[in-house]
Amino acid sequence: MKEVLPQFNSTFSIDCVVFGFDEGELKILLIERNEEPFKDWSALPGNIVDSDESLDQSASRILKELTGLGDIFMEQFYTFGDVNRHPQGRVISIAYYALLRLGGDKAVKPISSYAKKAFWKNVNDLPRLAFDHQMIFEKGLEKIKRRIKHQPIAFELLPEKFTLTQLQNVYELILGKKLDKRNFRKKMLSFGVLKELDEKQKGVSFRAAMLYKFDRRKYAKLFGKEISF
Amino acid sequence: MKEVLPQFNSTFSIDCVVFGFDEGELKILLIERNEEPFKDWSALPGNIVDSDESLDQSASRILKELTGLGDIFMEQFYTFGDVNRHPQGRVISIAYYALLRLGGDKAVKPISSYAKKAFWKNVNDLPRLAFDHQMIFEKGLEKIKRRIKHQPIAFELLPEKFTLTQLQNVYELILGKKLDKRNFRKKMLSFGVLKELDEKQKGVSFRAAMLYKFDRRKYAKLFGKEISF
DNA sequence: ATATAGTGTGTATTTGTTACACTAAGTAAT
DNA sequence: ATTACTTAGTGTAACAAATACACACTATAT
Repeated sequence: MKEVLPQFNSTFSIDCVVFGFDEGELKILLIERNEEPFKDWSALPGNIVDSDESLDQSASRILKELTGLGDIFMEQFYTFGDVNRHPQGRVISIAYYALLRLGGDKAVKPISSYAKKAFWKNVNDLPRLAFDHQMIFEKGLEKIKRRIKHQPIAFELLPEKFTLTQLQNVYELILGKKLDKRNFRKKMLSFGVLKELDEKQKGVSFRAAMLYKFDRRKYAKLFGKEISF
Repeated sequence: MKEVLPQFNSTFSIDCVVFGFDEGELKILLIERNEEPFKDWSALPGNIVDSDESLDQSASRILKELTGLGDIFMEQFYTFGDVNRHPQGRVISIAYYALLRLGGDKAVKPISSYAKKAFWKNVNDLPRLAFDHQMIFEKGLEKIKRRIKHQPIAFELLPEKFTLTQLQNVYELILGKKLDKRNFRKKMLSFGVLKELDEKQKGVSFRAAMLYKFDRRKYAKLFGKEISF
């Protein structure tokens, strides 16, 4: 404990809305809190920002601690700062969303002291969340809905090789509506950022679909030309 | 001074990118600092968030102190939190942009202690700015560029009654490119959110243009249907 | 009356969006 | 081998939106 200027009596935390695509469902990562306030409640993963890390670094760290994964697509989307959002003092929260490739079965770790466990939950079936985390989640979902219409972030949720149908599913889940298969393919392929591989889906009990890869190089060139659905 | 938890050794401020449209130019509001650090430098208007105000309230207060105006269109757009962005400690900054109607000659007040004066400056001719304010400005400009393409925020920069040419000018300045007059009008009018008045421009030495008003009621109905330029 | 400066209007072309239904390929069961 | 099943993959016509483009009108000043 040390003396500080009175105006320094405040702190800031990061909260993450981590989206994952699993078994045809759009899910987010939640933790069960092991500390007061809101002990035993579900909450978004988050933590206090350390004094020697930037906001982006802090967000990466939190996700790394929770999933063991680095190099994850993350973006800051809003800062929540209502006076009473935290019962123990003035804590504002800088919110990030992240898109995670599941599937390679990167196990989510039960972590550090403040959380008992971490788990995935369908976005349409969330429990009551601690603090103002419901609001943070909603704003995060709204943001990626908007984002996916203009930039191809959907790839971040899929494994490296994917089928067009899988990609379409991701779009449909995020946008919350059905898309026409032919129109979707026509448009998606017309952007020229997908590379068709010489490889087909395996282990399915029906006609196997072609696999595609996202071509980051071509995308980088095309950046600025916006995409819309 | 009182004792606080060690992690509370940090604070947060608001910085505002305040856009104004004046004499055919797009300008932002700057202050000249009267305090260390960066004494005598130009900077974006900003201040420490009080312990009993939300972020939005704080942003409004700062603008009110500076301009005497309330009810200004403002929106939070990003939070800047690099470790060393403030030389005297860990200070993150929540950035807002604001759009201001000039013209009724709402004088900008030289204000409180931390600023010697406030002044407008063309966005294409900015001085060197304190802290990371150049970056904040750039991100703010980028945001309103994106925003204006989808929602009709341009009205916020104009007086209540305006001509279509004035509106087009605002779009051109923000987007940084010329637009076709006929196409602009066609599109703008097709949204149905402009009301033509029975009134013409006065005091010009050429054919006077019709005046229009923005119809907030109709706009509210239409919200969700996005606009694009 | 004339020069000037900005207002206001229409159409054709191209581009993008939507709606819509069948055949092809592979697997599994018999 | 045949059949049933399930998903993959494909084209076109109708419609809507975006773009490119040029001239006559009106108010004022001299």
